[in-house]
Amino acid sequence: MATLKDIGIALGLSPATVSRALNGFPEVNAETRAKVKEAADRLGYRPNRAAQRLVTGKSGLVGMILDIQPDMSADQTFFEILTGLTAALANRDADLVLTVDQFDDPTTPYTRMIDRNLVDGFILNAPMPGDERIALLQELEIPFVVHGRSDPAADYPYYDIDNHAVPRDSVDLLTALGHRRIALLNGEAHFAFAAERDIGFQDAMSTYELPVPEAFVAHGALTENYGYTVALPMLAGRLGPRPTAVICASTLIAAGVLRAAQDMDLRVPEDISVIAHDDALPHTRARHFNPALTVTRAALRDACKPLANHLLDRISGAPASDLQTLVRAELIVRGSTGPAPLTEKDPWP
Amino acid sequence: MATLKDIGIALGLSPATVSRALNGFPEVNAETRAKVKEAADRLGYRPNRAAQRLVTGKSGLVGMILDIQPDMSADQTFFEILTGLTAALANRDADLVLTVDQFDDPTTPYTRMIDRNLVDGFILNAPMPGDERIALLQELEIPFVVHGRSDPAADYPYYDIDNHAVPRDSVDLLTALGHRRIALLNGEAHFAFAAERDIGFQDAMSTYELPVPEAFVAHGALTENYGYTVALPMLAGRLGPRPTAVICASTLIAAGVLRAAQDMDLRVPEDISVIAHDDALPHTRARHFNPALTVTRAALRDACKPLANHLLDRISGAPASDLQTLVRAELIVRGSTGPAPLTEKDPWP
DNA sequence: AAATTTATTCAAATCGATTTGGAGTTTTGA
DNA sequence: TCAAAACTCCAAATCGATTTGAATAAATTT
Repeated sequence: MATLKDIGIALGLSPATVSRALNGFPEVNAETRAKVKEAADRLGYRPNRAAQRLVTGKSGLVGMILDIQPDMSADQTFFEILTGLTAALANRDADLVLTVDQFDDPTTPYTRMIDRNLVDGFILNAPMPGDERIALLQELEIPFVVHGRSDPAADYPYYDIDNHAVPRDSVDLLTALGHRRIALLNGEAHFAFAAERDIGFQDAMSTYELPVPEAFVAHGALTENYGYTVALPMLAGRLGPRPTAVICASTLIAAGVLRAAQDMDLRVPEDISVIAHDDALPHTRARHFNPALTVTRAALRDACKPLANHLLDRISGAPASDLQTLVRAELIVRGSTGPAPLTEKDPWP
Repeated sequence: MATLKDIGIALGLSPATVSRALNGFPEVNAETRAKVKEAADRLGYRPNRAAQRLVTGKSGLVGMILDIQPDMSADQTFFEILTGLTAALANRDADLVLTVDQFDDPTTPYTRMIDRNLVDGFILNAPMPGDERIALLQELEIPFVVHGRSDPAADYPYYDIDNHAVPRDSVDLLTALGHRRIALLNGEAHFAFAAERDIGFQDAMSTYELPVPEAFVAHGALTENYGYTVALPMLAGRLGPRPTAVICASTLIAAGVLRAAQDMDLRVPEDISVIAHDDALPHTRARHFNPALTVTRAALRDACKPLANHLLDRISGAPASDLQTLVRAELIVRGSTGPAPLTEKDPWP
């Protein structure tokens, strides 16, 4: 494997000049630079990462630690993120080191990887309010970026969608259609995104002075099964008067709700409106549901580039405040939402 | 961060001695070694990976490139492997760099990662006969280990199960129970493991002088849906006389077959026997099927340690012939297999 | 007691890229 | 025309661990 010195010898130049030529420093003659590049190409030069790392103190590696849940509900999303992330990192010549969390304490794998001293920073996902991992990394002053936020007032780099607006936009649409009894099938309560959507939902409903009975807010994994099992008693009216609209945290949950509605002989959207948040995963297309699903849409894939870039910029010293991306999910109205049923047998409240 | 020199200064020793003391070389005084270890501990010494790598020429990183298929059938197995693999690598102080293949040519991501010059070797999975990736790595003399074999006569490090024996053991059991019309719902035909099982199945059947009509061997993804859709016409007798036993390439496929049998009002095992190969994934327990599933069992998790160790040994220079593990799946007879039905309305052939 | 081992330790070279502090040349400006 | 500025380029130091070749001290042998 050719080194900088080899190129220097071949061209009668010092390694310093060769290094500068290849790294685009201004103080090298254009002609020389061209010769150096040609020679590097010809000799098949590849910088030695270890040498670079030794002198720069950076490894070009970022870590990600997976907390694999038995229900494997996150698989689809995981692959989606992984694909985009590795591509975005490769664009900036960085790579991803992956480990699986097999400990009880969520911070253990982080301290272990930090001790092993091989990554420049971390990508965290699925933050929870008061997330211990974030506290740890902040204390150790190790660069990281979060997919999501542990708290709306996050002071670290992140990419997140406006989870407060997600249910609000849905409620706005539904109330405009005359709905007053609206249920929320949210994600698991310990995740920050779900907590934020709970708040957004409550806020929106109180804006319209609509009550939210306890039975109308559920938490669970983002699975079809959860949607089905929770919707069934709800739509059967076993939890009080049945909702005329259901807001789902994912399209899979909505699929479960649609199945439950079908089993109950309820028509969508005539009897019940369904709206979901859509991560735009490649193999669950809300548009192809029957009826086509009304959604708040924010493609998961969009998160990848900002996550990679924010982290790498942070590692290069950019201030956290410049590395915070908040996007608004797009409301897309399709066939699964319609006017509230006219025959209101159960006045509300 | 403390360095070897720091420890040397603190103890009045040279960095060379400190290095030897910590790395267990024999030529250092036991007393000195103890002092060095104590000091290293006290100063929180962590070897600088880049420096180690620069001088040893090894990175301590191994690469894995995922070819993510849209059907996402491999998810469960992927997480299982990932979990065990990262643990086994961590045991030997190595780490995993993961990338997703986003190219048409399967070798492209390998050449790219090789050019980026950061891993010591690769872990390959899902080999195909005449696998291009294997040819590339062999040509470049880059260490690798394969989960599976592209060919029974593989001359590289691997961990595999005896895929020839898998259907043979099943056929042995079924013929002993009197079955003569046996179908095979195999994996996708382009994978080496499926090809090998095809051969094992044909060989076993011809041992018993039993014919194998074309319609009795199917290939597809290891999904419940595939099992169901293929079994349905088979069990309906639409593809000729229906089989009395079905061998499935995975427990998920078997789940589909069981559902198809139920839909056709066929009892298992009275009307039809079902046997599957079982990867022993944590959340699909063959034992808890109804009826409990007869399987050839080889826990996927068992592959992880040998894979990691074979690769790391190969990187350290061990010969490939010492790094080949072949295991035999264990036949576990449960309730889904029984004597062939007595009333043979359709003599065979 | 002198010669030879053996046991410990050290100084210095090494890996390969980056970067600092100059040193020649050439160009520009007065 | 001469000094200052601008260009180019180089030598050498640096990052931190490993490893080679010696050197010193202690133990053993003759």
